[in-house]
Amino acid sequence: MGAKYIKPTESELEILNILWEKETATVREVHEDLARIKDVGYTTTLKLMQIMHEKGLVKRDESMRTHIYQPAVNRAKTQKHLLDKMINSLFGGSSTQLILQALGGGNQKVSSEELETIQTLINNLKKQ
Amino acid sequence: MGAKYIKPTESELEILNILWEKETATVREVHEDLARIKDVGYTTTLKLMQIMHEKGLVKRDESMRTHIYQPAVNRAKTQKHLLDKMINSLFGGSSTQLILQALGGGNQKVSSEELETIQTLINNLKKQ
DNA sequence: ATGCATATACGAAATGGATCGTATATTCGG
DNA sequence: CCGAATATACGATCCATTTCGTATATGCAT
Repeated sequence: MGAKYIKPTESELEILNILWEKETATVREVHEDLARIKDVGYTTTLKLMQIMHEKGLVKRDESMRTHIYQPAVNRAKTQKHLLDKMINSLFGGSSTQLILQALGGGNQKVSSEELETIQTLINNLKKQ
Repeated sequence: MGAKYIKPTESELEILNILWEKETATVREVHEDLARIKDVGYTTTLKLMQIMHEKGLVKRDESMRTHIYQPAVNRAKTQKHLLDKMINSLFGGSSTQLILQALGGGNQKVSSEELETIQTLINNLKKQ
């Protein structure tokens, strides 16, 4: 059934994040965003995006000289896949353990309003 | 100050999980657990554990012919490191987004009792 | 004692990912 | 029209990780 899931590498994820934000972008645009947080050459970014295209992680419009790229994988689905992977490999399959770690973890990471948001969701889930 | 954090690879994490459960184990014991979920040779497991020893991810007692291994890194701390990494690289730094994804995610993954547990923790956090 | 099972050590190939140099094509200003 | 700027394509290198073959030591049963 489901098309085979392709696991993005770390670098690919950085690029996907940019594309998810921008919806659409050229290699240069992606590269300029990337260069702000990472010291990397243009052709490296290009090569990565070419590989991502081969893998089917991104789509591109080649009708113009400057290709226009787009994510080909859904952000939420990708998050879910990787999250599930982490839950299994690091939290013994218990998403609750992961949530507790993310909530507590020693230092306060979640604001009061966010706690409300989470609580609301939990209440909805309990009603089912 | 803080000792430098060593990021375990995927395979190393699988082994650490086994060691965290067993507290203490020989290479063969680890390998037998591993072989149940993965098709891999004994010497591969051995080599990995030797490398992990070099990196300081595990300790071992070499006083007997059959070495006894132990995790050298804390489970919760390792979880926290990798979780933080994922929050930053995949959820734009928002642990709330990750929690919502883990809670919702389409299918019910968390039981009612677990929801209670989480809710209790949230209530405690809100009181601070 | 001899041989079989089992242990560690070690080297080396295979793989995958990241990086970049260089070649080549296209566009555009002057 | 020409050259600089900018684009893609592609190959090669580098590095970490994974995998396994083989050597060697040790313990044990007969």
